[in-house]
Amino acid sequence: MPVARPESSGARIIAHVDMDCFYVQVEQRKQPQLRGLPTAVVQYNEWKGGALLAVSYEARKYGVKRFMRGDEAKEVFPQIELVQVPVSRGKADLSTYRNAGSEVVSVLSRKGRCERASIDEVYLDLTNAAEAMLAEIPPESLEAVDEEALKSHVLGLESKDGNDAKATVKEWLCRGDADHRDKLLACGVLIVAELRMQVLKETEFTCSAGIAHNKMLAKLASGMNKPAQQTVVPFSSVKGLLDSLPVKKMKQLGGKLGTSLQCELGVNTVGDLLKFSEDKLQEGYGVNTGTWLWNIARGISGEEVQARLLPKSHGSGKSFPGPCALKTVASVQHWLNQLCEELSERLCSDLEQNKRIARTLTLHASAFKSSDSDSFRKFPSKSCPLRYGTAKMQEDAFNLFQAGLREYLGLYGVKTQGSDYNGWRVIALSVSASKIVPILSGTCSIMKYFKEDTCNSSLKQYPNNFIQDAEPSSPSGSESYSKLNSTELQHEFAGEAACVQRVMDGLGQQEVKSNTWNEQDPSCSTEKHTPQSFSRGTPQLLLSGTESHSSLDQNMPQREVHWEDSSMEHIKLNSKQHDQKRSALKDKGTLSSLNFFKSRNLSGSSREQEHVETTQNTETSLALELNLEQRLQGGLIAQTATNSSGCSSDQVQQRSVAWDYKIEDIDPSVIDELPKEIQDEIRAWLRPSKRPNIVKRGSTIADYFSPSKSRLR
DNA sequence: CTTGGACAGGTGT
DNA sequence: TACACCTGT
Repeated sequence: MPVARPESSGARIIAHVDMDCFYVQVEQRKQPQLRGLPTAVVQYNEWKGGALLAVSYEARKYGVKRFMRGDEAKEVFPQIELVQVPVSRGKADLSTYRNAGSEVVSVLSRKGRCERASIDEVYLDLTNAAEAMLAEIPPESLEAVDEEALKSHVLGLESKDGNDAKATVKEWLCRGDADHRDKLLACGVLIVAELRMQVLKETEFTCSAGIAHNKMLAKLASGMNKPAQQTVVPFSSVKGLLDSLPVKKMKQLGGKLGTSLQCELGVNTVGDLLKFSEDKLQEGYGVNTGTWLWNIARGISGEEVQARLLPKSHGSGKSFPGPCALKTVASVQHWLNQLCEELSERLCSDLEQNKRIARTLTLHASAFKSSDSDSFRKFPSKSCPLRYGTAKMQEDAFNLFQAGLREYLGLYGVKTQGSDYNGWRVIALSVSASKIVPILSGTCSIMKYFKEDTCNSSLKQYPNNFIQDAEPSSPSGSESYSKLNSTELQHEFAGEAACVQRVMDGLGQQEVKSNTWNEQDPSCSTEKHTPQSFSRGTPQLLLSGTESHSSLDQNMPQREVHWEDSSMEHIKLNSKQHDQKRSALKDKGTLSSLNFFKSRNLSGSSREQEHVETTQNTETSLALELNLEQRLQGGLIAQTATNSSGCSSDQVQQRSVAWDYKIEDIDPSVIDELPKEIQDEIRAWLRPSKRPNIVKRGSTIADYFSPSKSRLR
């Protein structure tokens, strides 16, 4: 439920930037011959041509809509270009879009506080920049205004007869007698126009934007004129806007809450909400939501732009609709392994690029009983402490699944034995990693040590010297049988950490972890599937790790590991591209979005696909390092949590307190495995009286991108 | 918009 | 905290 936040005192300038049909643009950049053509991005195309995820504006003109199937789109407009979402490990892989989103963020975060709201949306708090501009070079002092800014839409501003729209906008932007808030908005308009041009130059993506005094209004405005345009909401036009705005269009009211307003209160537009007192709304919807509703009816929303450039969690999931539903343990385990592989890879990238680790692994699943269409669909989600290393994640995910399964089936009194789930079908699986925290600064030296020592391969291969005992029998076999609930997993984790050698063993296992499985048809084109195609192989339920190494492993697609898209690299990359394009475009003056590509073509420059190969950590070294890191931080954070009696302001203090108490929780054997200089460093941390290196890192990404800090000692 | 899927974020308990 | 549920693209 939404919660009301108090509106801050002074006027803020907030922008919402929304990429235009983002996936399409990413694919068009990759294949420039698609530019300007009616294009859509589909994922999976075996069944009815796949689902459309994004549709170019050219294609929308011909009636192609999101949520159509590929076949449907072809019927509506046969010439449409359909591009498929990349697939790895048999599932959609959105990483190219995530990375492209990071490129955009790296540009947009330059002028103010920046919040990455989704893969293709960003909020900016430009209050300071706007105030600075107003103080130094107020719009009224300008003789020429940026072309892109002149194309802005000003809500509530009618174009005067005989005057073209740009002249009217210019007059509004440069009014000397405007309200102070409108003057700040005018500055916001200029800043956002420039940022959008910068995004275009550096990423080749167009975007639309809304500029207003709060997030809610900015978000509303960004969608009003697309693509490649921006809309500003002057304070004076807020009431007019909301009066006629259907409640369902408002963020947070698109679902059940909005329906309830319509049905229970007869509210059709946001303006209709004005008729209800705050008390009345609180009566119906609770204190928080009631106040929130009362506020938004008046265009009030105090929600701050959070300084966050990175996601708070990572997830990997897949659904198995209709005939694709999973029936066997082996198939569930196979797909969990795939999902964990992807998740593990993304976590490793996050660690290297952003120096963060995730602390919680969560498994979600959905299931139904084939004989009963009305049966439960929800499977309890389960979580446990996250252990780095693909094999460990796979093991833990499977144990979580089994824990959930047991609870789930227990409610039905169903015995869990035999080769399948007694008529139950798994229709969705996902694993996610959350509670992502920055690693301690001192660990950078450890990172550096392992990087220098072991990171000589960009392929994910395990150096022989680290795989000392890759025996096939695994702790996930009979041992895991007894670890069926997350509580036990936690105890195992917190109490008796594995030694370094064991980490290595664990990593070795992932090569033999994959089981015999079936139902692996990634295309889900299973209308033709015969029942026996699902019933080959009958692994024992709850015995996960003991099957012999399946020869199918060799038939699996090669893992594609694209490392070139780190945010950090993009910052370097972008500045390089920026320079190149600056020179390519120099003397052309300000370019509007519409002219941009034309100008580029005229200048003959085409985007070079620049790939930055970065030296990568092997997973082995990461796991070793994280084993240490987690054992250090594990005790630390647990203690911090129990100690935090109300005051959470000074984490540094809390951490040092935590150290005092939890030193004994750190397994000394880990430290002994490390080289002498690292040992010394860690022991220095362990002496709170000296504790020279316990420094809380800043929480913004800028801190991690700072070379002096990320490479320190 | 009912019949998507793969995410991500948030709140309530 | 763990988990259910809601909302968005």
